[in-house]
Amino acid sequence: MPKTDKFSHTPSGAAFTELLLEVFKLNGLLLTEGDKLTKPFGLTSARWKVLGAIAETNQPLTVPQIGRRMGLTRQNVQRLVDAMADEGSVEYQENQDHKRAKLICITKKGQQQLTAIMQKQFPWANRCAKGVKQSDLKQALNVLRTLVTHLEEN
Amino acid sequence: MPKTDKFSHTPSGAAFTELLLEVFKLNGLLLTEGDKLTKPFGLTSARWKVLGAIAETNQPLTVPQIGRRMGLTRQNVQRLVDAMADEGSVEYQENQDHKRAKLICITKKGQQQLTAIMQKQFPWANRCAKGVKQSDLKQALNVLRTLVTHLEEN
DNA sequence: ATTGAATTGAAAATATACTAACAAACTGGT
DNA sequence: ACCAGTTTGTTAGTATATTTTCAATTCAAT
Repeated sequence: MPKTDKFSHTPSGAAFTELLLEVFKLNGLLLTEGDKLTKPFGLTSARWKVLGAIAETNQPLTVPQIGRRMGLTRQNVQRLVDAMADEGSVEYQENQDHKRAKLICITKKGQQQLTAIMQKQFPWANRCAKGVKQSDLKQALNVLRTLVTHLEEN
Repeated sequence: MPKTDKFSHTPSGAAFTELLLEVFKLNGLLLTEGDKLTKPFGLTSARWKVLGAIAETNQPLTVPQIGRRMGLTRQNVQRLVDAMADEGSVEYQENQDHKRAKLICITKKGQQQLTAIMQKQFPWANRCAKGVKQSDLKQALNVLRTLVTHLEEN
């Protein structure tokens, strides 16, 4: 049982720190790839994430709800949603439960964009995952989820 | 042996895609934590990374070298380094091997900032890593490194 | 030596994302 | 019904990061 040393890294603390640096790098690479993937359809990684969050839930969401699902601030999501509404990918819908917090829906155009992107994302994701064992990917996913949960609680 | 399906996710492709989303979330949380950690010393996550890259190598680096190590563009690193030079955390040093590409050194002030931050980062990292088995952290690290390598090659 | 390719610095435009602050709307307890 | 606390919309300011473009420098091959 490793102690929580205040003056140096425990072995786990060192591994965690190395993991951080790799998360930063991977994040940058994934955003760049996502931008390339979505650009032909007039979207970006960030806007794709908004469509994905709504589509995954299969029902309209408020701006703060989207933010919480993606781990982003509501202010940032609001900016993205406003731009996407201007471009016709999403639209606002009155919310009977809350006068201010309108619901965000995907338009037909947004659905078409999302579908087209998925057609490119499928083979890309399958290619990326190819050299790695599925069980390893799932375990890495579990580790990251645990860390996210811990950090969200703090 | 899973095929590389072009029309849907393979099980590995699906796991990879889930992993992506978690990387995005974790990246955001880590940057926020890093900002809090470094703020008392007049730094940010991004600037801390610059100091870390130079300190880790134990020798002055050029701006593009720092960028390559961190997975950032040289233009972005240049902006950070210029600001940090103004603030006295780093300084430029003539490079005999290249008239334009000056070397970036950590100043005494930068070194003090880095040391002070480490003193806070140690217990924080140890605390974050506590609930996770060291072997799991290392395996997750390996998976992420593999993915980064694949994506860097593309 | 010379030339073509790659690297670097510099500047600008754009996108992403956070914090802070304030008012409007909602929620729950009394 | 009322009040305090929370959530949401909005705006503003700042930091991070990429792409693009052009000129200066370096490198490598001939």
